Amino acid sequence: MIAGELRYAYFGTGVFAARCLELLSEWRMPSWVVTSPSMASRGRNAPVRSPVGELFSGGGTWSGIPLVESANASSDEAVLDLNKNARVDFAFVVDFGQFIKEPLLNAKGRIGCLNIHPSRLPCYRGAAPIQRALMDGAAEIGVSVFKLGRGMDSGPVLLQEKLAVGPYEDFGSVRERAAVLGVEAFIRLVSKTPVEEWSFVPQDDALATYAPKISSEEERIDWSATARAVSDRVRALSPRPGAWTTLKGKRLLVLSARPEEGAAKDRASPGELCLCGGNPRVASSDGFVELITVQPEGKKPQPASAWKNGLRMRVRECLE
RNA sequence: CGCGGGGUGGAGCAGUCCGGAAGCUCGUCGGGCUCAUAACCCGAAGGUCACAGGUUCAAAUCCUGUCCCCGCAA
Repeated sequence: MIAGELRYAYFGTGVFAARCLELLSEWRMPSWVVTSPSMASRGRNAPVRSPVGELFSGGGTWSGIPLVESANASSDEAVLDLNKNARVDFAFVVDFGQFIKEPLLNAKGRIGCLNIHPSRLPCYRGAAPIQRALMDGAAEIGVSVFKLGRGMDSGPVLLQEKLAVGPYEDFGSVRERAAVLGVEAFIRLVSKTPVEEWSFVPQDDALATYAPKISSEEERIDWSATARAVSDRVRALSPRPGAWTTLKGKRLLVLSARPEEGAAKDRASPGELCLCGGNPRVASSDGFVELITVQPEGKKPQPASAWKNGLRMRVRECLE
């Protein structure tokens, strides 16, 4: 029996986690927060905090909330200390990047650890559900709130929502909408239904599919794929980390691209760059892909047309 | 002190090694040609070459220091 206002701890690291936390905090502030530690940074610049840690940099309402940066939360003394002494009714573990083990996983007297996962479980379990779904060209994804169990993303589901995805929508946009949808659904539930009446529905493991983290090689564009596949990959990885290709040995991130409308008029081999007209176009196996936003190595993102203007190119070039 | 790229009119870039009058592709504004145009032609505006010192008759360019942006790797 949970008495009084629900209190929760929050474990999260990435952008999705930060956004969900931000939205949850409009409902209620977390009692304490754990995030993965700052990642090594470039050169002599100051270390970069995780997106969740970054929320605390602004101060404001966050300044009073305990924050622990830990690479191994389940055995970190500061975390265990909070877990023991700062009472909460449940924990959210969202986009955290670490497995949660005992004693955090099933602390007694608690509801458990809830996860907001941007897929319709049991599909796309794992680290990169939205990206994988977009790469697969999915027209609809979902958001699930479930209780952490033993296997990865395999616990019983508390609620689930569907989310239609636009044909040119990118990862960043879907992620944002998924966070809003998931958190709003949770808040709706928690404000209508007493905790005792929450029902958790087991997943059907036989139907499970997996969405593992995306490797650097998978971020590379294969121009011999179809125009649709190329653009799906581009939007699945935009705005970060970005799909990439190379021109004359230098890396070029492609942040926005579309399959060209209509039938291909010109013949070109995959990867060939065509600079006539407005935006530059690149040949794929079945037509051209129009580049819309690109980011050359060492530069900022820029409109592909601007990139084209700066290219001093007379001969035909190929992206690889 | 992980490796590396970059800061040049509003945008994207050349020029820097080998100091010697600010250039290219666009954009903007004006004019022309067109039934018409994002096409073409003519013209114009717009830059303390990131900042600060130094060398020099002369610095975007060479030397020293600083600030800022970004890719890779983690």
